[in-house]
Amino acid sequence: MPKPPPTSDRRAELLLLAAALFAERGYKNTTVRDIADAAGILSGSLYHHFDSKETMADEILRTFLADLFREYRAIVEREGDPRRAFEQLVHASFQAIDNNHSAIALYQNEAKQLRQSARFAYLDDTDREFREIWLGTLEKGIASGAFRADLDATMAYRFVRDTVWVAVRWYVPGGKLTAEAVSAQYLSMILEGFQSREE
Amino acid sequence: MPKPPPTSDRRAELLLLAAALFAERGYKNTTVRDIADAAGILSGSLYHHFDSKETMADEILRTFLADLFREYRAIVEREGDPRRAFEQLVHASFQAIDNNHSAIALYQNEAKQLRQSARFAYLDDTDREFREIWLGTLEKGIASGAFRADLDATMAYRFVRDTVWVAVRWYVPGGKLTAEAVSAQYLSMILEGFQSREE
Amino acid sequence: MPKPPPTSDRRAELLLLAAALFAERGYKNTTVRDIADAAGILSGSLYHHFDSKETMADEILRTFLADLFREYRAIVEREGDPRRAFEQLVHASFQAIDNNHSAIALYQNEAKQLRQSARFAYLDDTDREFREIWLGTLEKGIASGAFRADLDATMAYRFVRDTVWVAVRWYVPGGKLTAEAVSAQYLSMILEGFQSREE
Amino acid sequence: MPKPPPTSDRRAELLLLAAALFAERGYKNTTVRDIADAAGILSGSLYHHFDSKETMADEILRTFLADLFREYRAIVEREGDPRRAFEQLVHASFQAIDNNHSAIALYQNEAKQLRQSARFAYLDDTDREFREIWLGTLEKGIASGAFRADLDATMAYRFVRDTVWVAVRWYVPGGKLTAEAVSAQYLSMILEGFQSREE
DNA sequence: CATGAATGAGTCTTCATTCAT
DNA sequence: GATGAATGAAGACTCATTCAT
Repeated sequence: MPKPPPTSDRRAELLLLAAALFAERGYKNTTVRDIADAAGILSGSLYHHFDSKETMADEILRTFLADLFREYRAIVEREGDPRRAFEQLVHASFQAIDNNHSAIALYQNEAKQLRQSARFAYLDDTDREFREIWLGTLEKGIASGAFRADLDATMAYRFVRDTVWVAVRWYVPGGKLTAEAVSAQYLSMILEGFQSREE
Repeated sequence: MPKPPPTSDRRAELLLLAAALFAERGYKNTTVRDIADAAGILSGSLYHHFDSKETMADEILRTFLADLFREYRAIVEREGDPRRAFEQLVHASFQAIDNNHSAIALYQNEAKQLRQSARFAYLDDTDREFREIWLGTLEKGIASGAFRADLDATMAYRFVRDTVWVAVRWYVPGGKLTAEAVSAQYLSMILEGFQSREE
Repeated sequence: MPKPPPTSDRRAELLLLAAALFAERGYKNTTVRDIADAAGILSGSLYHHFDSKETMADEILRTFLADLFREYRAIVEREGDPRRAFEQLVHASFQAIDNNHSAIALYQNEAKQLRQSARFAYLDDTDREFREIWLGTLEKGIASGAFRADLDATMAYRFVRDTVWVAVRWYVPGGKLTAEAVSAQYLSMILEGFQSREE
Repeated sequence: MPKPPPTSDRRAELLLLAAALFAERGYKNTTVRDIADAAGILSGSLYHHFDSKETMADEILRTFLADLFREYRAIVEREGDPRRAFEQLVHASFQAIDNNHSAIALYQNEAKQLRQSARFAYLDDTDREFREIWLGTLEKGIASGAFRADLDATMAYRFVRDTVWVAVRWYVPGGKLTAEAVSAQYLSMILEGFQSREE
């Protein structure tokens, strides 16, 4: 009989279950007991690992955001060309949807409510940095001539942000459509538009 | 002393309050007492008008959806040109965000959970018709040459759908930005793309 | 268009409806609104006729009990022969089940609970008189040699009381079995017993 | 310091309390808090053991009915002589009133209402088997000449059924009158009748 | 680490009753 | 007499959390 895995693994395992449930049913609709049931333990036992339901959500979000921003920052630091930076941001985002599906769904669906609690105030910072990265890239692209000069950068930022992240609602990790493919399609639509070029 | 409004107005009034709260705090996070408080009555008194919290959400959604589809259908029936139909659909959608902000927020944020209950099964039909209208218009546009031949219609449909509706999260009815203006900007971005035309 | 009937008739009408519902669903399970619905009015409107739900039950019971005891007293006063008095009491009781079915059901099923409220304290007097009448008749019958000398009068009293009144649970007024017929059968069983006479 | 009883005992303990209250005050009149108070815990804590008030009633009834029918079946299978079978059925019934007083009171008083809910539909089966056992025994007794040939078996069945069970209303377990004694008295009355034998 | 029992605050809902119109 | 809106008290049930074992 193999020994149970060390503590920290168990935590991660539980967080994965929790994230999946939060994503699927919503944070409020997921009870601590749901999570415990999924883990095959009693609800009270969860409190040996986490001191509250909020803590679980917190940890899920922090982990995901740390990962995402590490990537984002690497991209904008490494990539001088705004158009290519943009493409890589989009790509990294869809990759994240693929890898951290539950966490992103949680973020998308619950951030607004969670943010109201002091504990999640850091989500405001997150938004700010998020905005800086994307908006900065778009503005550089406009300045460099890569993007249309008449583009309203703020509006474009919202547009892209929403478009990319909302995909978490329909994208199925491990499904037929790879993150790669979706990313390419999105870029093509966003960059070139729907309209056929009348030459 | 102004006369109190007739009966049915009271219902509508309460639904408006409920919708605003559902939109702001989420369905689950809004208590029946929150709604009653907002209306200045006791929570039990709400049950004089509605037989459950669910009924309120139901009525809010049905009313909004009926309105929206009336418009959508009128557009696709009236407008032969797919490009113009598309523009009008986008326009009507932003107009709806302006007029029915709370209901749309409720729909966007809670439909997934509500749909699980038999009572809201009709949301599946709604989705189907929604898809038919938008996808049909996009496909006609591709066929007519208005839209790029290499456009993946299904993907484009998702793209537009998400893009348009998610705007409910940041659009402020009665704010500086009119629905008209946002609609125009969106169309410009979607149709022409971000990329500057290299002529 | 005929005028609506005068007040007191309306009261009686409402009491009939209430009694039927109390009997069918139980007192606690019948809401004031159920009664109002049955009468085709709103629940608040009932309070023009009765000042409480309790009042309705009270009135139903009092009316029935007054009727019943009027008959009971007449029988024991009129009829000298205990055996014939007994038969007439049984008969009158089944007749009452036929005529006041709802009221008796209410009495049978709810008296125990209602009695706890001071308002229904008179039910204790009722029981006492009830007991005197039946037990008296049985004892006279034993003394006169009409009933078995070794009969435990108290036990016999309980036996008859229960036997007769519980019939309200299955007796259907206006059904195939008349009160007359049931009464005769009961008497035959009670008086002669199940056992075949081994002569 | 005595150890607290094992788990399943706690359930049984709570059911006993609940049954007593249901029997005493009626199902509807007994609040979940009443039960919890009687157990010295908070009302919400009851839900650790039972998932609803209905479940408690259900479990109480099922347990009692299973016990009773086990006995009934044993009697009719074992005892060939209808007269003796009849006596034993009566005896077992009064014994049950002694042992399961609360459950029987609950059954007597609330079955009619509970039966309306699908959850308690099995009570119809119970009634059917109940009827088969008693009616069968009576009919065999009539055929064998043990009971009067002119006895209306169906009516006699109702008569006995009601007579026996209604005793739950006045029989006090542990009182002066033993189940044994009551049973004997009842049998004497039912079998021989009130009437003195005119030899 | 986990169990099982319990807490306590809160949620939706019910319902008898009141009252201005 | 009746309506329609509301009250207020209570009821069943939920759930995050605690804690002795």
